[in-house]
Amino acid sequence: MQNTQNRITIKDIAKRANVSPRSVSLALNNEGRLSSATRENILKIAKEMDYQPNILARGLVNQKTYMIGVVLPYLTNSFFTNIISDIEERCLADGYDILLGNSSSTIKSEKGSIERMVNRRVDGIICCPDPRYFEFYNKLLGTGIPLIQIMTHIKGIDAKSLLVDDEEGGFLATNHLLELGHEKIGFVSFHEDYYEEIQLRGQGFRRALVKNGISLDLERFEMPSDLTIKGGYDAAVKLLQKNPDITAIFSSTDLAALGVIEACLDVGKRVPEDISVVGYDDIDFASLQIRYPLTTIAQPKDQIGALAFEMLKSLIAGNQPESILLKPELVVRKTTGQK
Amino acid sequence: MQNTQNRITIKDIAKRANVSPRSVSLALNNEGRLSSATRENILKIAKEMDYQPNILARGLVNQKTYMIGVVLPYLTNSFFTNIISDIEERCLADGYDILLGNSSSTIKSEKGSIERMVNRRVDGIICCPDPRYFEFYNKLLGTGIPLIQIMTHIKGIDAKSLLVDDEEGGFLATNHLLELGHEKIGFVSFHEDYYEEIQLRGQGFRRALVKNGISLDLERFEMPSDLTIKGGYDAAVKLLQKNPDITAIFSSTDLAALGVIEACLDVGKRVPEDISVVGYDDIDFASLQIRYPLTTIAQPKDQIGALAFEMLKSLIAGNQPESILLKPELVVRKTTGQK
DNA sequence: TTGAAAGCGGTACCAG
DNA sequence: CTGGTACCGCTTTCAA
Repeated sequence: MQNTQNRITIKDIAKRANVSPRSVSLALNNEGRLSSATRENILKIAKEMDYQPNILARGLVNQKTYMIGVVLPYLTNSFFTNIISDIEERCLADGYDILLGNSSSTIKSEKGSIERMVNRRVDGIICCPDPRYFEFYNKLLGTGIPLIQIMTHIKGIDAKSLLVDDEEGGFLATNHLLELGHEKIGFVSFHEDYYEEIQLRGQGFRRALVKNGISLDLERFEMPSDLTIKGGYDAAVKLLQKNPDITAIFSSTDLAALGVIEACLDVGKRVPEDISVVGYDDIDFASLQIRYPLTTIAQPKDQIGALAFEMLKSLIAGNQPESILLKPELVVRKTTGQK
Repeated sequence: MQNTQNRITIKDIAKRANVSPRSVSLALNNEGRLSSATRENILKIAKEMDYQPNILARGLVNQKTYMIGVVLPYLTNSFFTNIISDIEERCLADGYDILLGNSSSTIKSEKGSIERMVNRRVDGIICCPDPRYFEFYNKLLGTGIPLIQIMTHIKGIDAKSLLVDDEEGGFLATNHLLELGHEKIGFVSFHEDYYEEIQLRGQGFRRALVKNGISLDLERFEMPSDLTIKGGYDAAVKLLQKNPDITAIFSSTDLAALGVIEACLDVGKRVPEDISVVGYDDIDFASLQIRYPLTTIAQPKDQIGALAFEMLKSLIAGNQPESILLKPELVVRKTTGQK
């Protein structure tokens, strides 16, 4: 490693090896036709001088940066960091690096993050777009930058997506409860409607009910919430007030499910003996709960990162990867039981 | 936003504005002496053409990339992602971006991550170095790259550090237990000795005992573990077997504390009525535990990210920031109680 | 097989 | 106050 201010360049090597910079470049990249003698000599000298290529300069001429932008919300949410971690692993194997963007930062928005990445000439972007930014993304895609949307997607936009079947997840969760004999099932939904994915969880819930011939007054059994812990708590309290005969609650997120359980316990119900609770996402602490490891719908998080990167790589290479819809899975732990 | 393959450069603007590229550069960077007429004209045209600067090219000539490398272990650990998130926020405000590196990736090591960042010419690095890599970091620092070590540090190396006083943390935790009347206190330590920080937690533990005139047979009350949940569980089981009269356990990490609590519950002890448990770190799910929100030592995580970035920025600017030692704090929740 | 030179998109120096 | 031009470090086209 040479001094930061005074780095070895291919010119230095060229001088030492008595060849042109071009030959050095060829040797280093193992390209072109060079006599193996000169090639080996160059390589030896490069090694001796501890040459480190300047990726910037290379990127400038190649119009490639070997960086990809990853813009996900809630960087502090273990679910997304799991994904980033997986993307990173795949990246490294291919010589890519990750430029990080947090779409829920307080300073700059998702749009700001993406614009910065574009200015940095990242080779592609993996993001979890806010469905309300249709115009922005539409324009962005017009520039031709490879982009994969994961977990959420914007309808009608020209970008491939990697999604998980949330309708199926909602169905699985509800079906599990029905199989345990529950019929009066509360549902904690999201109070906004722009995230189609979250809405789909509710559709799955309803489909399971219909399929099993259960008819619930959804006005009473569905409770909107902001899906935070506190939101889940409040929603559960209201549900239980309205319907004291509820024996199970399906929450649209694990976070809210935590609040649901607390609320149940606080009003003197035992979980799962008196009331069963199912979450959604399978974030870390769902399984790490000490006495209440959460039954939940698991996102296939081990696949998401790797697949997203593969799709992006394929896009970058000029191919047209297909959109993918992954299947979620029911993970039965300790918060659900026979009615 | 123009097409990816066909971007607007300052030359294009120069042509349209009938000025030299240099003037465009000056106008765009709000520098130098330009007649405000030309400046405004240039700016107007740039806006019309939706000019986006090529940060790569700028970096090449300025020898600055406005990127910093952040290399932390356990990207999936909420504690570190909190820090990254904070660093990112500060970065954005200053026009920096983050190049991500995970030192516990399975493919490339901490060293590999750092080398990549150096090749990318990041302006500086924030990392949590593995103390066993003295040689590597020593050499790295010889190149003059600005580097701040956080949370852990390598002794005798020429790099400023941002640490938290782990000895004090260990003391606080133990003192809390002593004040509650506990005297037979188990301690779950780390089974390796290269992390000085973790060792210091033990020193704080011992200092608190000494200060309060308690003498424990440390051979019996200290139990090494790998500090995972399972490790904590096993350690607690052994501690309780050896010392059935234990009424409190201090665990070197929250993760292990989770295992400790599970073990206690499994052998029929109530927490905190029969046995008090203190963790260390205050990771997310310490507070998110449903019936056992963990009493723990909180790292001042809100400060770490921002301070680390400030230190690095100062280093990059050529100053010599002082190393900082932050104070941890005791957070009393529900897993500790009067003896 | 190899060298010279141009150029990627900016910035900075030096004239004018 | 402004324009020409060299240059950052690398790749690539074109000749030799």
